[in-house]
Amino acid sequence: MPNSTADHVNSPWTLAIRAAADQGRPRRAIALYLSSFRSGAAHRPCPFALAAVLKSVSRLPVHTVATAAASFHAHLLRLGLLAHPYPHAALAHLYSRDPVAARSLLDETPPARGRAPHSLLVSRNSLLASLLRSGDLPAARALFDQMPVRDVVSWNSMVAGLAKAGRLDRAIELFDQMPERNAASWNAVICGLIAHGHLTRAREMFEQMPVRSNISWITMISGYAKAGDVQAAAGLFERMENKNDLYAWNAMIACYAQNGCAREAIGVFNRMLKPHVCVLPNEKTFSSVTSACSQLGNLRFGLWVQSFMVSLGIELDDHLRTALVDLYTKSGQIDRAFDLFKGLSKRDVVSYSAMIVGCGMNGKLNEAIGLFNEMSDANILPNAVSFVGLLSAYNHAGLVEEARACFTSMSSKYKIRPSMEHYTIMVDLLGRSGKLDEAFQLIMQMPMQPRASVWGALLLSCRLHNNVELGEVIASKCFEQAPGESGYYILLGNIYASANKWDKVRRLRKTMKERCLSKMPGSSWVLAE
DNA sequence: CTAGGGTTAG
Repeated sequence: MPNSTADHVNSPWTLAIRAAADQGRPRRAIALYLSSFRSGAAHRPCPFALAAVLKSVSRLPVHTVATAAASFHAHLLRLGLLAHPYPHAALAHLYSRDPVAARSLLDETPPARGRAPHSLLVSRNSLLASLLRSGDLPAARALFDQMPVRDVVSWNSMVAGLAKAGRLDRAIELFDQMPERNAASWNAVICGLIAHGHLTRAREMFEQMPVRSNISWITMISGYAKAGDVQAAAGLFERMENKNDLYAWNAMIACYAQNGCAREAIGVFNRMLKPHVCVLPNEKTFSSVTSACSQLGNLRFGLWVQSFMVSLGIELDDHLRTALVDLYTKSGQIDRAFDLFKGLSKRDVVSYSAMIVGCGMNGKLNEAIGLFNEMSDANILPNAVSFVGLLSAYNHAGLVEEARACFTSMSSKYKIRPSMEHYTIMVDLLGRSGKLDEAFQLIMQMPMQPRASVWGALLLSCRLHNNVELGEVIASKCFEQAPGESGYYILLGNIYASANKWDKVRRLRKTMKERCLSKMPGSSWVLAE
């Protein structure tokens, strides 16, 4: 091993340590450094190797990071290498979760004689980012103003921080003052504009910027995705020349999956796997794809996706687990869903709601209530989806009183406005238990225009309880809302048939023929006749 | 050679 002071930068130890760090093997990088140090191979350890080691420390499990950071901090001090810009920056990055720690590191590293004013620039940029992440804009601004040297990264961080905090005017003002701009500068403003609902202005800047990076495209695509503008997102995606970017595919697949275009989501997924594209999916891709399978109820494809996932060695993170919980509960495999749910590293309102909805769908009332209470005990507030699950559990069990109480407390206690879905469940439950008038009243009280399916739930109840008069009224509402849907005609026909009103059945069939509606194969129409 | 701008679940 060479141990002359000039060679140690490119010594085999340094190369091995940096290689391990680059390959994402943090424990190996750290172990290699420790053995190089103990063996005395490097009388003066290489600062670049130390920077790589500190970077590796940041990839260790969170609880071990603080202790490791402190001991390497002391180690650097002892070696007289703390003020070296590279290990210093790596250490600053390690401390950047905690702005106080990052600040004290910089305070204890005073500007030494002969050191260039920019030598700790990267560390200061880290502290700046840390302050901005913690939301301390005044402190960030103060640091920015007193920095001896600022580069484009400092400016970008400041602009991004202001923009994300909604200080768009200040962000743009600063953006205009920048001595030099790169794609990230534009992206920072665009991202802020999108976050605060100025999608059109964001698009204008996007079209105006001189050079767009992939991040620019992806930021715009996901902006349109969140606004529900699938067309605009797809248009941009097709315009992208460099589609060799997993983030772009993930953004487009998520866009479709989140906006109810499950088939298109799977189409894009298939496209990214084609040999001429061949971008390997990750756990984020699979979260969206699993959600799409679940929306389609396509369990066969879902299972294929899962085996593909296993063959790629994809780890199940909490998002992916939650998507799988949803898929499995929809296919009635509630036990597998529960196993996945139990394996979550952290339960939140989304995962709880997925499991509660799954229990509701599968008639597991006690489990649904248990999960709801457990969630409350954990101080996680329920949301609209949690109540969809709970209400459908009560619906399944036919418990009218409990459902009514639940429906009421949703708005009074939890301040959640009932959606169409909640109303549909209540109408279905009230109707099935013979409270047809109450169900009708509830629909009339709805603050939104009832969809055909809400009336349809009540029409089904009219069929169950052979109520011709109300059935006719409800059916006309269904025809109004969904003129092309023959199912409601068939349902009304069944109501007439069960009351032996055959002339009305005949007239209805004639109307259907006139309106070019055919009866569905396998309907009970034939039996009724 | 670091630091800043991007993708996931009900």
